[in-house]
Amino acid sequence: MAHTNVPLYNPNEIESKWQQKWEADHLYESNIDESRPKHYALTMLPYPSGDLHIGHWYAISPSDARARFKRMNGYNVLFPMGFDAFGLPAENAAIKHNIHPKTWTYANIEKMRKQFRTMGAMFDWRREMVSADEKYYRWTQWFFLQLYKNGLAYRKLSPVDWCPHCNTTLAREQVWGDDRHCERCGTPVIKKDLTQWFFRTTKYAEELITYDNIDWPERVRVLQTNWIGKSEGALVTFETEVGDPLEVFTTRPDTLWGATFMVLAPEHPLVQKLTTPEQQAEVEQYILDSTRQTDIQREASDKVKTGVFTGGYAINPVSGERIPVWIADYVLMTYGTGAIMAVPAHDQRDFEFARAFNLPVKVVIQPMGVSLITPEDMTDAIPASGTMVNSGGLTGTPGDQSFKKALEYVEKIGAGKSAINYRLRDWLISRQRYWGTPIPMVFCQKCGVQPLPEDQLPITLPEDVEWKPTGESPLKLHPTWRITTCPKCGGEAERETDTMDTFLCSSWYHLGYLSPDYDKGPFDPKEYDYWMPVDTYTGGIEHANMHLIYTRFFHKALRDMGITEGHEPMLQLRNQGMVLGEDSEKMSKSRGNVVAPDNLVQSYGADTLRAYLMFFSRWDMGGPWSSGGIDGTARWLRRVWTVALEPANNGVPTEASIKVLRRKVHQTLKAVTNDFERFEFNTIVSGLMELLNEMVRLKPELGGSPAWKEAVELYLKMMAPVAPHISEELWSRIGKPYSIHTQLWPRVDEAAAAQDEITLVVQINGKLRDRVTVPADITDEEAKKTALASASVQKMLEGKEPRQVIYVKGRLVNIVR
RNA sequence: GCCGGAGUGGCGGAAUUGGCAGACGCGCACGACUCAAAAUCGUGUUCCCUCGGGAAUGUGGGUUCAAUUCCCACCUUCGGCACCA
Repeated sequence: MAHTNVPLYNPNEIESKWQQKWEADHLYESNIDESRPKHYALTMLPYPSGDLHIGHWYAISPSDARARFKRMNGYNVLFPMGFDAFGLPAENAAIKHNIHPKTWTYANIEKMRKQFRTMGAMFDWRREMVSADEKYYRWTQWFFLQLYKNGLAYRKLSPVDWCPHCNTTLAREQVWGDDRHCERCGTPVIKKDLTQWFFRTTKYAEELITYDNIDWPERVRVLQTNWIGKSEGALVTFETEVGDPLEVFTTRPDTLWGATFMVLAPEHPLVQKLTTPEQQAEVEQYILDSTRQTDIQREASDKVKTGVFTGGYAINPVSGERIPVWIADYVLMTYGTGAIMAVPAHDQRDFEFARAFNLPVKVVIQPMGVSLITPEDMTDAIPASGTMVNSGGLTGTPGDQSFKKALEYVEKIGAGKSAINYRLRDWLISRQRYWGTPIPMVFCQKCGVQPLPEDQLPITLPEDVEWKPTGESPLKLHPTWRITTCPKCGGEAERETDTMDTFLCSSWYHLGYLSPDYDKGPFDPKEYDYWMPVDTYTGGIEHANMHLIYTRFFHKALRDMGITEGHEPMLQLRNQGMVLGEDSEKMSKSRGNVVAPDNLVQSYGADTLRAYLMFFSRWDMGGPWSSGGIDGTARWLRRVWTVALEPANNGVPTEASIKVLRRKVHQTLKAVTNDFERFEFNTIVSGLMELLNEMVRLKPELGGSPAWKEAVELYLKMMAPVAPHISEELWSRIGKPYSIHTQLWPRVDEAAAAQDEITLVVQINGKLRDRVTVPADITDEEAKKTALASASVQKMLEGKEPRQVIYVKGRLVNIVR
């Protein structure tokens, strides 16, 4: 292809030119417009680390492409961007470089705004929100007060997870992995007894595992459901000889007859009372030992069972047997009631404990097809599925009814009731850090804990603090800030010096974008009514059990307070994967495999980078970066440039070629439209590449025809969401009115896309033998006849009659020999 | 241990409902252009082959006229949960 007459494609020049023009023309500002359907496209906001990395581009530019696609389809699209600006790295920078967290954060934001502009995304920057702005965190504090007033925020003393490196407590969700490490810094956490603020997420446990009317990936729903961990069972009460009843949670009330002892967590409140004087010393020693252990030691499942007899006894409510009460650290105070009934015959843990301490084992479930086993012969617990045995009046109850029958019986005798337990804990939101939203509460000697009145918000974070790496929050060491007056009695009071988990900021930022400058409430109700809920939310899967649970909780809590409407904040969720280094490892500075988008924009242009990120993998999968791969995408855009601008030959178009071109164009349009709807970005680009190949083949003949012009116009429109700059430039160069991004998405010409001739695949016994071209409207009979007439079929059949001939309309004929 | 995802050429990946496996791109080979190289353009590119074909989507079975797709068992790998009663 000669291109002497074609100007050079200079991405840097045209990209900055259009970015400036779009901004000057307010092209991407989103305002309420009742005449158009709205589409709220949201992508998870970044932390202002100071550098927009390739992962940000991977997450955001395809989301932008889809938002642009929606816009071209007639939607009034809101696609905002902001910064999750509170958090620990700012404080670390302060300590390390002696720079104020605020200075550091806002300088980073400024840099990232500039980097963002090179992406050519359709952000409406007027709606930008920064969570560390006073005008924003004022409302984060306001939400805290609403939760407090509605009993959803409370303070309690409990053993909590503490990260010794970050010097703060963490929520249960922020402790990860086998070694129970801090989600941010990887340091193993320790337990501390502290009084902290919690949000009552557990109140919404049941609702959080229902996903009605939302289109969220199965994967996320499974992760959340597992995290919340619902168990259905019963609460059963055992009377004790000291008078206080012991309540246990069990998922197997049908094994109650086999409960031969009980085990309490060492921290259980009834331990002292149950312990007999003879056992006192041993019990106390055990409690001391187990509290000294870390969670990791204590919760290691391969650990040999330890425990101590309290000397106390309880009565099995169904068998009337007198059973001993033990304490052991394999029972956790944090789940259920902190006490269990032990059924050693059918629970492996209880079995191991019984064997270790010579406690009785009683089989009460007889599995099908297994001969009766005596407890003495058992080496492991036996499966608890089968017919009930040794269970008084319920003996003989089949396995599929045992749960129900046993529960009914327990309820009848007044020993228990059905109950549901969740693994989910309340959200611990206190952080012993400076750079976060201050909690708007005070402590008064006289009146206790008091919320500050709403008209005193925001409680401003003081800036004149001293940086000492003491592990204490600078707020605690501030000479004056913590001293205030009690809103109730007017006497001297002290402020809460802990700040809020930054996940609070991100629990409502989708509302913050609606009206960042509104000051009569957290958001302008008019904007809320028009834009909410979020139609499409995109971001990383790693937030499944953190942000995505918190924000759903927040929304439901606000709904119950009458602040928001509907049951879910985000209707559709899609997750992108992760871009890895060329070595297939996670990108990190220490590995030296980091790909810097700024350099790529410099050498290839934003359009190429955007297109490559969409092309190289399935978006939800991610994968390793390839420096050679991006060259292919760069080549594609240069080829589009040349094909669109190179003068046409004086070819003589034939009807047949016009038909071929228009068919390919409209088939591609159909496929690309579909792929955009389904977030299948890689096949959007490959489909466009394929169409381009066809256009290159046909250009010598069709270059000057109306069909060619249509092809180029539709091509640019289809490409516009993916590569917004080059398509705008070419659109203008072929003499079309500004802007391509306000054009409507083209309609598929179904007649043009239709095949009038099809290639039928001819198979013998499922193996490809021939292809025949036939009219698309061929009858079944004709199709079979044509296939059978094929020379290779005749040869293979050797004159014999086929046993069966199967015709799949428009696709193939399979001849069974 | 439990739950979920993935496994397709040298590489990234494609394949609406079970219906032509390998689209598109990278890489590679050859050719054109060039003094030459780069760029660009063209042709080829799953493997084996006796050039008729044969084999192939992690492995082994099954269902079916037909399986990357559905079913069963297993292997590898990634993620989550885990003494949760």
